[in-house]
Amino acid sequence: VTTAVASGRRQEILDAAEQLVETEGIDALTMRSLGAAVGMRAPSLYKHIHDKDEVLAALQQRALESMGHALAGAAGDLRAMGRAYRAWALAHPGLYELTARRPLARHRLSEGTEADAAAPLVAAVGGDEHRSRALWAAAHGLVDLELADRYPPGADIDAAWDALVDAFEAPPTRNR
Amino acid sequence: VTTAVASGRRQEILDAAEQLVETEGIDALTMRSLGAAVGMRAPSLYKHIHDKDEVLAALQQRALESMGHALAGAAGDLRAMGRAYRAWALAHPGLYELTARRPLARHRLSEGTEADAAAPLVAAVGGDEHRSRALWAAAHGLVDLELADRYPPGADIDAAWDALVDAFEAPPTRNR
DNA sequence: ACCTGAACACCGTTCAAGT
DNA sequence: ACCTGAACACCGTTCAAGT
Repeated sequence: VTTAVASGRRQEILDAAEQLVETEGIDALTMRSLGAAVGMRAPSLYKHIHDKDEVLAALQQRALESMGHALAGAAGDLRAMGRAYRAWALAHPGLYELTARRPLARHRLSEGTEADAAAPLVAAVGGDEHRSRALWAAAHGLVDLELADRYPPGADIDAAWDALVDAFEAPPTRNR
Repeated sequence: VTTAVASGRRQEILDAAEQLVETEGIDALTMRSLGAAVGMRAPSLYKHIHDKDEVLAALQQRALESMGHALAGAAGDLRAMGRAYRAWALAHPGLYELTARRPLARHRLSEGTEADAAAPLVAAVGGDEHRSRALWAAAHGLVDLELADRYPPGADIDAAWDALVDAFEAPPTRNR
């Protein structure tokens, strides 16, 4: 569990793992393929990393940071943030799946990584924690269904995003 | 690909598969465990079903129907439908994951299964296809994040659902 | 017609052994 | 200190063989 002093070899392994997920998809990341990518056999990997879960957690960390930057670049404009979120996910489907569809290894993430990624969204909906959570979940749901190919053929996904942003741009009513 | 005449043994296998997913989770459904549950070895299963994907597709079909009924029972009231959706998912986490987090084997589903499940939702948002799609995705996202344990500890998930319903109960504005 | 054991090509991981 | 091959307990699936 020691994060170690960035042993060089360890970084190589994580870089190779990220590239495997990006180019071949999440299922292509096996200990044997990862070993081959860095020029060793699978058992040798365990001298540099604890287990496969640690590799996955490291990729989650990287992906959260990358996505956080993409969102921050669109800060303030809800529609632009929606587009940025969707664009990042479609550009990095493997990493998105890793980050959004697996249990977060929260104890392995650096402090604040999660909050940093969410901050621009919270600001954009006026600081309402619950509204921002609902919007975040909705964005996740739209992307998730798209990546899982769950929309009926011919569905107008752009229009669904517009409908979402429209719903959340209206002033927060409490008509309960 | 012939659906066959409900050979009895085939139903037994699907029933056992459903129970395995419900009680032990999705990873506990292996061809070997499934064989054991119906009293045969894994290879013998292939005399009754084509492959594991066919079993999963059959469970998706059953789950979609069950969830559709749950939603129909709350038809008309958006807040009640949200509660029904969430309640169904939390009561059947294994089946929910199967149905909502895996690519739909659409070609294996009975005609109309998907549309039937979605119909009450479309009606509840006044027939707007895009709004209903956004709301459906949002509900999925909220449940998905909850099941994946992705909310920060202590998050008020009820309040997030309320925020979602509030946003979609406001009249559809087009302030673009 | 139905079920079997043996086998194949995979997994993640452990461990004794080599350098 | 680092890497190896062999092995273990798993996967889904195929297939020849038994009844």
